[in-house]
Amino acid sequence: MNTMSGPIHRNPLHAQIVEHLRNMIHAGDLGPDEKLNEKALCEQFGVSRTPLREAFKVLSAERLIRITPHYGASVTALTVADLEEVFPIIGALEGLAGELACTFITDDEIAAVERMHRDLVRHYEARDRAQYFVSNEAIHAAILNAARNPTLAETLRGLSGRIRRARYHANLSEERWHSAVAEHEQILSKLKARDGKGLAHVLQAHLANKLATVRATIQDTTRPDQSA
Amino acid sequence: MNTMSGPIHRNPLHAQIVEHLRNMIHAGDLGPDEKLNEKALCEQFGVSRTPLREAFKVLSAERLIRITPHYGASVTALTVADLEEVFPIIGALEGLAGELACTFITDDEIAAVERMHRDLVRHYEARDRAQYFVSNEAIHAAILNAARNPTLAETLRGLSGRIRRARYHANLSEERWHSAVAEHEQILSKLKARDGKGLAHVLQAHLANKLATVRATIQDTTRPDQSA
DNA sequence: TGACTAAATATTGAATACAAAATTCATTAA
DNA sequence: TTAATGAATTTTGTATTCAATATTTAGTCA
Repeated sequence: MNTMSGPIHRNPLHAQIVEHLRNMIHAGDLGPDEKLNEKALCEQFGVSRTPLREAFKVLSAERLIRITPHYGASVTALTVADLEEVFPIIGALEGLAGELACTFITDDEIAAVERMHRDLVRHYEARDRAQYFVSNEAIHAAILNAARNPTLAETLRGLSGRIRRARYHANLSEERWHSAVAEHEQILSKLKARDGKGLAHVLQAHLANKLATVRATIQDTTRPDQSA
Repeated sequence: MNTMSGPIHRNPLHAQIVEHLRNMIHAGDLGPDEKLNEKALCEQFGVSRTPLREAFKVLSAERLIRITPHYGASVTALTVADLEEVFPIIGALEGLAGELACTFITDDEIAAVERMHRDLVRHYEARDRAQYFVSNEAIHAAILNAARNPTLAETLRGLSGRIRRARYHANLSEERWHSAVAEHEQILSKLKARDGKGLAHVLQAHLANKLATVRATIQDTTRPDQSA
């Protein structure tokens, strides 16, 4: 059977556990500062401790968990300070991606982004938040792909993964949502013009505005309830 | 004895092995694409396989080694493409650091950078390359520290760690060295003026010029010897 | 002599065992 | 009743063992 060319792909147990735990953290099944008990997780997953501990090392490198020697591992908590640190970095890197994309992007790729953009606007008009964010993600991914810099993509993926737990989508205000769509118009316009500096500037501003939204959301959800 | 406050610091074996292997890779004791034989390394380090394998997972996350399931781990090779990917990212991030530093830096910190800068120039005039690079590193670290963004510092540390193996220091041309010192004059000037945008621009150009040097160096060392 | 196959050997991935450290529980004293 | 202490139990870090996979070696055949 020579229909299979290239290496056989293997998925070692520790890598599967990484995926599984990562998903649990992102889904909120494992919460901030929650202790990860090795014995319990091994029983739950039906594996031995060795690949689980190896998975912990990988997740620790991703900053999703924190390992304290002789004490154990726990899920990291995402603070406002974390977000205020990470967003400007993402902004700078997305700006770089935008700039590089304008150098390398093909006409076909621009056409694809236009289609995604039309989807985005359609979802906005239909008030479909979930699909709006799917389109939003797709546009950013397409720009990043057009940057032709795998290290940049991977770095951004790592940083985004850290803050994915910040639940700000549901609380996007009408005003901010309207502004975001306008920003996307500018993004598309600069991209079509292959204006790298312009696109970088718009993307950075887009991220700064996103941080403002996130900041407001987290303050809303952590404000002491004074009527209790 | 209450002279010791705060938690007792522990250094687990796997973390020691990470450090050791990382140093060996940076020192060139473990070369590009070199296979890491678990048994041999365990005998060499006098440890069991478990912490060594855990250390491999950490180093893999740092991209210093690559783990192929059922085949083993090997040291990653640094290519020109890697450098061309990483340098613009470092440039963007150092630019961000410069911008943030101009927001937060204290007069004392600026004075310290000035002292470092004077050291740098002194080492340049004395043709002392090694000490020049120590001062160079110190200046960049001071700017990064003044940015007050630990995530940024850590991200830059990770990216710099990947390319540390590129040996371009020894081949710095007189012309490029002279330009670098001039760039440092500009860096100091913008920093003293707390001109964030200006500093970001100079730092990015500084990195772009550094990439050009590295690129030229690697082409020199990998060019086929046609007289052989 | 080169190609192929099977057996032997080595290496990697995961499970289990052992030792050290941390936590919990029970007892005692003030 | 509370605090301190010691014992019991649990958890974490590492070593060892087992099983699966990859590589090397040896033998056979054309």
